[in-house]
Amino acid sequence: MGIAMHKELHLLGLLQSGPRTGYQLHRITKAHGELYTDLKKGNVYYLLDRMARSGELEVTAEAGAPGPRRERLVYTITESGRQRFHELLREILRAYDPPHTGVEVGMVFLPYLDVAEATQLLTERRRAVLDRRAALVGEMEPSDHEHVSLAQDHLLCLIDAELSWIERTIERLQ
Amino acid sequence: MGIAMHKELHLLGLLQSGPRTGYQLHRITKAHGELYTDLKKGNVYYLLDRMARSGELEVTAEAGAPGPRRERLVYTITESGRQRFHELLREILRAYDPPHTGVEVGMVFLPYLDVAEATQLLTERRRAVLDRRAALVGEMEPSDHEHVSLAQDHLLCLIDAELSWIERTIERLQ
DNA sequence: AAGACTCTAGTCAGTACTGTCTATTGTTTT
DNA sequence: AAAACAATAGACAGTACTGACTAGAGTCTT
Repeated sequence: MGIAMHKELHLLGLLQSGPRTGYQLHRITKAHGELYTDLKKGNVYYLLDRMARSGELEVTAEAGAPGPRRERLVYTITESGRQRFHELLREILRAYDPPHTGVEVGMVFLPYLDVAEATQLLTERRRAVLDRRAALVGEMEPSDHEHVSLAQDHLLCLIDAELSWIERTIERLQ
Repeated sequence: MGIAMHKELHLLGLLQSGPRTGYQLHRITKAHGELYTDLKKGNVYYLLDRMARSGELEVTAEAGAPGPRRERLVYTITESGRQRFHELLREILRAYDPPHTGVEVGMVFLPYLDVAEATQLLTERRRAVLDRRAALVGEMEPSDHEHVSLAQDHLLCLIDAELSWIERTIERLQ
């Protein structure tokens, strides 16, 4: 299985509620905000093409229905695609890979900076995390479906862990 | 800046304490265990070559000093490489990108499973996390240098956050 | 001492992904 | 109504990364 199964799962999941074009999928993804900030546009087209070749999706060319557009490609999920969706869903929920954020590497080389600068940098980091947190919380409407908020809750959880780690670490540096 | 600056930082950091070959760097990386589980061997060689081309490293061919081996390539950090190291170190400590673990995507599509199976899968996930935690803690010798344990502490922090999230979520599903 | 197996030290073909570019239509400004 | 700008829709060149393979040297087995 590829390293980024969740991207495939995401696209298959969206296609379960009806055929879509690549651009529509891209917009939906962007609209989700802080969730799904990986998965760029170019990658969407790449993955759709790959899934079509492997039989999980069917492609049909649609000549500009909603106005005189140029031809667009519409993707429809197949039975084999639905099976793959379920496989991926189970696999992703079951397995755990610790995230590699890169800050661990930074911490290892912390002695190359003096304490004042290190503290300064971690304080800036704290600010960045708080900004992300605010953005995420701003998106969390209580009107949303329960499961979407469960997903956002996971992100929030990791962000809060990061935050408290930063604060503990700044203190330890003194 | 590339998406995986921390890999470059890691290699530059190791080369600060003397010239090394690609294979040596690979072994050191593996020996670090749960830290650095990204960065595979092939990628090490790729990155070294790239950094050499951009002037951060110097390459010298060494004809089998410790025995009749075939020629090995030895990489030495340059002044420009040291500057880059400091830039990367600062940038990585300062900036924050929320990790994309993929489980959020899984949570969004949780309604496609019945509650019993979802609970089962999350329980298996809990087990996987506990295993990783044990592996990491097993590596954390108190004899280690302070800053290395700071790095491991970050990972541990995220793992514990994941763990408590899983437990909360399993309860919520009832 | 022949065979099997591991460790060293990479190479490379192919996959996954990004950023930038193009071209058309729709909307807003002046 | 012309100019300027945003949104739609995707292509594609190039970068980053992986996994499988090669091949010689050392070690262990029977």
